[in-house]
Amino acid sequence: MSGDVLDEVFERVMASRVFRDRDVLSPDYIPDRLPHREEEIRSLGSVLAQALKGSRPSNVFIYGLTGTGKTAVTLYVLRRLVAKARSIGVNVLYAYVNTRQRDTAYKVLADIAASIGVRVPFTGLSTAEVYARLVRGLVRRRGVLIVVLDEVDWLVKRRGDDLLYKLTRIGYELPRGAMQVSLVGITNDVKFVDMLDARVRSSLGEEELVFRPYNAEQLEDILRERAEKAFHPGVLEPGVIEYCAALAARVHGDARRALDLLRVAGELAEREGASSVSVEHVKRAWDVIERDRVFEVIRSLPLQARIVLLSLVLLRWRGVKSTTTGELYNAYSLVAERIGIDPVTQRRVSDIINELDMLGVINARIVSRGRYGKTRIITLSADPDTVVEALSVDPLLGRVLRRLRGRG
DNA sequence: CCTCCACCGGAAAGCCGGGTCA
DNA sequence: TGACCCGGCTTTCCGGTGGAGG
Repeated sequence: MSGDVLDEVFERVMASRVFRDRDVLSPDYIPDRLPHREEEIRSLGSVLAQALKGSRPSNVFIYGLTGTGKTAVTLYVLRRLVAKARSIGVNVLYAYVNTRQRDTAYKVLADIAASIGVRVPFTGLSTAEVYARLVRGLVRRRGVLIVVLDEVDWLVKRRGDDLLYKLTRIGYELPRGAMQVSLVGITNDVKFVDMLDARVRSSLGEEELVFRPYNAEQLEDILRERAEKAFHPGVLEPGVIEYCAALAARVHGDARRALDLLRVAGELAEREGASSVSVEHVKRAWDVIERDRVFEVIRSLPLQARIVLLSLVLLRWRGVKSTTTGELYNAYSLVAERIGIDPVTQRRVSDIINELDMLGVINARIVSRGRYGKTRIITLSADPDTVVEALSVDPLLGRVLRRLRGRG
């Protein structure tokens, strides 16, 4: 019976000789200690501590590449701050908004409103109305609200800095005694400041913090500390932590990547009933993660972007390993025509190429070839077989790929 | 040193399917 | 119900631009 099969699976997982507490390795887990970020914790803490005295802390701007602990440090400090405030009877709240996921002014404002208990509908209101409701909510409350805008560069790139501007001066719209608002902006784009209006820049950057990437040794410390809680003793074979750290250090010291690697490696080991995690598991984990990422990226791609990507694959099958915007556009037009879909303009494809590049599935770099114009040189950066597989999830594109596989 | 190619990328605006509000 | 608003995707228009070749 299938019940027996499941029982067996359940037993195996429960009796896991690998994980003691897998969640410790999840990206959302905020540990009680953040190794090699003591300095950052102190800096951020000393700025935000103003809130404990009931006054508005300076706005803070935090830079640093992905996986350098920006979000973890911020949430860590805020949770401690809120707890402290509660214990001394001061009202301090925070709103955490990741503007990559919540990438419109409307959603951001709705989230901030929700953090002080003001509910707004998903859609339908004007942004101005949401803002007005937020302001009314703040007027009715006291204390300090700290608004964290994570990956704020996404919002500004797509929507401009209007919202940021409004938020930096929300205080001027509030009467004395209303809840005060501080902003913490987090970005991994170093050139981001250039995109900001001078007024926003100076206001948001009252305080600035830079998070340096971890080096391999520091990553090892982080991994070791987490591994101790996450795994049973002696489960990790020698060299596993070092290997994870080295791989992640190669991509600019990304701790999240390192932790993912370790977690997935553990999962692989567990699933096959192994009693220890080996370097081999880590290697396979790397491939699994990359594969999942490509699938996820392609799954959420609009149709035209998928056709552009498919065209790039087709060119590759013909032996063309790198193309230009113009060539790719021609190939794309033919493909679209052939499957009965109106092609979009080259201007649009140009944006799609940029999007695919940012998502890390292709590589597009602008070059000037003098007499022969300025264009992008485009190559597929993800594994071609994985891309084909992921594109084939769509029946229409799958048919095209099967029909053309292997020939020019 | 200048030209001029093959694009780049900003700005504005339109369309569409989804939603709210009174 | 109709007026209004949203985000996502797209078009139209157009002012740049790095550098090989003249």
